Amino acid sequence: MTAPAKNSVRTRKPGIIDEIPKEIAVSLAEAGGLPWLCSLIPVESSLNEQVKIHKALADPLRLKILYLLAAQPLCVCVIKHCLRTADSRLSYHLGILKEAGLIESRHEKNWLIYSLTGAGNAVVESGETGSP
Amino acid sequence: MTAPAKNSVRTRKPGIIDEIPKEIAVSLAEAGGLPWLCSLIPVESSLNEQVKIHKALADPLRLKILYLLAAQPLCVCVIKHCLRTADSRLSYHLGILKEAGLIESRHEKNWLIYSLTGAGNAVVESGETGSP
DNA sequence: GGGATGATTCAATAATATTTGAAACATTGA
DNA sequence: TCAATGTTTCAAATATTATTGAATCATCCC
Repeated sequence: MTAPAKNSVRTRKPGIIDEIPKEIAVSLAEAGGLPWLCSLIPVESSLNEQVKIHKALADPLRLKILYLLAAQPLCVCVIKHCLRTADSRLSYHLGILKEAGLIESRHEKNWLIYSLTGAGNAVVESGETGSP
Repeated sequence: MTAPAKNSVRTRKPGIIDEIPKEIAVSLAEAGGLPWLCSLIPVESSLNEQVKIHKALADPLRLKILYLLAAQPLCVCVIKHCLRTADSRLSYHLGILKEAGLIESRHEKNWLIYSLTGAGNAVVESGETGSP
């Protein structure tokens, strides 16, 4: 008695691939099947990095800050003047942008001057902020 | 007796522009001053649209979904197979991506097939997801 | 040192987003 | 019609983020 061939049409039990729209199953099979599809997902660390940046960009006040800094480096007091918001609130949002690597700061006399980082510039210039 | 000229150096009281680092004040003045700087901020509706898209991209599961759909249109069950997550959770995240205009769906038989929209494609292809 | 200024940090509160499991809905095929 | 399948919706519980005002820190300048 010969053992049934693995995955033969007659013997393998139906998997998910047998239960989806034929059109999708066909093009998926041509491309490389489910394992290939799943392999397209980046590793967690890469995803988390992307998430951090998008989280930073997902707030109107933070976008405003980036638009201002795209013009030139600015001290906090000027940003505050344009945005008309409380010190602590502004500081909180600056911290998030900084933590995401989009802006950086340096001291000058009694002031703190923020500017875009390379990454911040790339994001802003590429229109990645979503501007039309 | 002549009235003092408006904004003359001798008569106007010190504004914020007088109290910031000179380097910044100078380049800002050359560019157009504070009014110009503030004018760089987009209108609220534009900002909100950008925020919505970044919020949609600010979650690892949602990014994974986009990476899968970048390959080809897929029914929910295949996405679920790759992501190994609960139905209702997946549905919730699909809804957010759809609401943001990044994906759309069509019915086929008993299935719902999701695919990238034009906007979704643009975001994924432009590397706007942040992939290296 | 000590006051003034520019900015951050902290803790409490408020607002939003996410997860979970159960229930509901829609389509299909018998 | 019916049951089965694929998916969404709902409400409650949890987790994450954002705002607020007071307190603190750091630097400058007299």
